[in-house]
Amino acid sequence: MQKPSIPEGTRDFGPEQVRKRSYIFDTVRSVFVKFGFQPLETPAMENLGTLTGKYGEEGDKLLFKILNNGDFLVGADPEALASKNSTKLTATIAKRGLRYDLTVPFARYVVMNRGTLSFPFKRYQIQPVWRADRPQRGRYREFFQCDVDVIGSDSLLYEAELVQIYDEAFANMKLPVVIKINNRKVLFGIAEAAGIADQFTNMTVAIDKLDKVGIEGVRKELNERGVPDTAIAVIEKILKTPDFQSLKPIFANSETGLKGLEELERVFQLLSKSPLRNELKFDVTLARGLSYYTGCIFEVSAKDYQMGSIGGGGRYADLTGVFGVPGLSGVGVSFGADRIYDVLEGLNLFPENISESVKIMLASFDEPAFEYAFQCATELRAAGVSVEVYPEPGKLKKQFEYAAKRGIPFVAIIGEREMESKTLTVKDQKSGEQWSANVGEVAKRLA
RNA sequence: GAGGUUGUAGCUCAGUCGGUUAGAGCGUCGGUUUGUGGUUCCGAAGGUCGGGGGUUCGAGACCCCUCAUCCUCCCCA
Repeated sequence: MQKPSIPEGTRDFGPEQVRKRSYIFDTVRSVFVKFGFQPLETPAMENLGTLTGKYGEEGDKLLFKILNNGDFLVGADPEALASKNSTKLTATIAKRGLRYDLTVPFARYVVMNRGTLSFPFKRYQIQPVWRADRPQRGRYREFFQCDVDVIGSDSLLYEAELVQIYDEAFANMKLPVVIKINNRKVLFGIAEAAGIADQFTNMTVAIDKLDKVGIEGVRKELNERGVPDTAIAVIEKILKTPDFQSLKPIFANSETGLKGLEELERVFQLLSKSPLRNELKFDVTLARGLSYYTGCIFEVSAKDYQMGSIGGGGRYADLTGVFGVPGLSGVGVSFGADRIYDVLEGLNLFPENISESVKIMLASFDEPAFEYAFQCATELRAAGVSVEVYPEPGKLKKQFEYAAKRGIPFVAIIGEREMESKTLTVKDQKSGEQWSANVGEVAKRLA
């Protein structure tokens, strides 16, 4: 016999969990719809070429590849096979992979359908993604993302609206969050001001860790990554500036840096007259790993709960360019549904009635009563009541226990008396109150 | 990719220095004499101690390998 198991980093979702997850999906979806976004779904697998090279070196390593069907070794590169060069070999034995996020498949879709879409094209997408990461707290190998993106406009209106979407969705879930915003152009401006434009990526990964390792740690990391001391001094000074306005003089010689500041200013200005319920904060250390971001970038974290970011996103000026259609600027954000789930669970923020599935259960004493119950159930359902019949007549104790365990709020008892009077005896499981009525009235009272 | 943690009943875990027939709580099932559950009482079922190898008169415990798990780093949602 074999002990059943599921792959590392994956989970089953029981009835309760699916219901809670749907609550998150429904909440964000209704906000997306309110802002005019349309639904889209794409396949779980993409051609590997679509995925590789979009997420940076680290991202490529975390792609799940799908082994070719049939005799895959026939097409394998013999040299790579002999020399055990996995990277090279993979390219010849796997031509498909599981999607790593929803943004890149979206860009692929837009390019393939550009003739029929009207721009700006706004879509939302709620689907699982897969990453071959090492699982740990708040990190899974299969997890759901809820993405909203708009492509085909570089208007900063959308940056502002995405902030509002984050704000409203989390407010609706009663989850206090901090929305952090930065701009990749600002980060580039820092690199230019420090005279290390060629070490841009090294710099961003180092300063991204500021809140984790402190200024000392950042200094050390920059040093290890070969950034000269003079440049480190400039970076440190910038990290200490309180707001983005005061970066202006420092960026005097960085056209890109100034452009980034201008963009941030515009977003804040648009939002200035529409109050947010959550905190929006400029954070110069926010970097974001995905290499396709070019403008504003966002990240959301829960205020009262220890968890990595529960959402992130940003502006990508030319993601469709790699698919042969340049000049389509896009911006979007993602909600990490599984982490949001963990946070809501940890803070006990799921609504209470979420586990209620069926309104009433019919219990019966004997075979005639059971058959009568079956008829009553049909009538109740016709009246729009969700109802369940206990599968066999008999002892009430058993039937009541089942109803209690399932969290069914009402139980109707059916025996000779009820059949004679053509009524149901209904018990409110919470209060213990009991009343009798005919089927029509019962349906009315439960509605 | 690197480091560590933990694997004993369906679940959460005890199990002393290596010593007889491996325990508890919760859950499950049955009963408490047949029209009322979430409370009490009684009873029962349920274990290849993750798997394989080794040391020993003797291994759940010690050693090696392996698989799984959770956590940390890297990176990320």
